[in-house]
Amino acid sequence: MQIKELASATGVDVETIRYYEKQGLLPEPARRDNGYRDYEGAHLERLSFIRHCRALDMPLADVKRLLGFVDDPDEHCDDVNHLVDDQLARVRARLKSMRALERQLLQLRSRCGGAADGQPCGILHELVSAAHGESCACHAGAEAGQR
Amino acid sequence: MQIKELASATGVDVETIRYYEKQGLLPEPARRDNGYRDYEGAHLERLSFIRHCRALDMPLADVKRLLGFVDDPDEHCDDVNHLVDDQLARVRARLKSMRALERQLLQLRSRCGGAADGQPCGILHELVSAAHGESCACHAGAEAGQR
DNA sequence: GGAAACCCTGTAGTCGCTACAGTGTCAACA
DNA sequence: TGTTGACACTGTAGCGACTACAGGGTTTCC
Repeated sequence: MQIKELASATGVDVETIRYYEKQGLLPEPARRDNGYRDYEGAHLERLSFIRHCRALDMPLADVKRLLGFVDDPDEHCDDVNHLVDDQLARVRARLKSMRALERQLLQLRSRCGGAADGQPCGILHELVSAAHGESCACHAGAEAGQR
Repeated sequence: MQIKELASATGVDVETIRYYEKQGLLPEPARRDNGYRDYEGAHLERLSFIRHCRALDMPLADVKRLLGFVDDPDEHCDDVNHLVDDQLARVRARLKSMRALERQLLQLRSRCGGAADGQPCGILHELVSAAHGESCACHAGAEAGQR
């Protein structure tokens, strides 16, 4: 299987496949006489596995560890659970801060009076006020937990 | 005002302040004889403005545009609204995909049977199954919209 | 024989910082 | 006066996970 076929079979970009190989996530395939990579079923499986983990937004380092667990037939339930729990915690933390962000943006958005009354844009006014240290509608009380 | 003072007044890292200057978000301050940067009130305001926008997770390019609107006294309500709306849309899209992610991770997490019955870890099994193209619990139906 | 589509390697760019390395300056204290 | 420590400066490299080239070779099809 050429790299393009693997790419379209998995939905992973050709450049990304080579990148995964360079990062040690995907084993180096055999090469044809012309130097082209020649993939087999195992590569497709492994790449699907990676893609699946990435769809869960796991960092590549974690995916690499998981792959190690897959290769090694020992028991690793605790490790795997821990890894998934960590990921869940990360996702939840980001969810929380994104919800706060949404609220803040909505409040900011509502500040625009349309400038029909000759006043400057309420949104800019709000942001400038905030810069003056005045309390602002969008950040009243709640701080968005940033990354 | 030295850079350290500006940093502690705004809560922005010293290196980040220099970075903003290099990126053209913060105007170059006057220099003392020894070459040290010498900031004034206007810099503090502008930096607070930037920080506020960043707390709303706006990309620096957008912050730069907003600063342009602030400097220019013309009417820009539509542009500003558009910018904020875009940001809101981005945040909402990510919220949606993160919620899906949370669901998927929870389902995956529930697959672990503890391996007490001699079976391999259910989580790994699930991920490997997915790699085989079988339907998986965690991704049944729903695709997480990735960035 | 020529064009299009594929393949290769290697490097640089993305974003928003962050962390150095290597050097200079200043204030306080012994 | 010497020394320590905190601050300042510039410039470059690193992070993560790709993405986009540049500059070349190969294969396939008309």
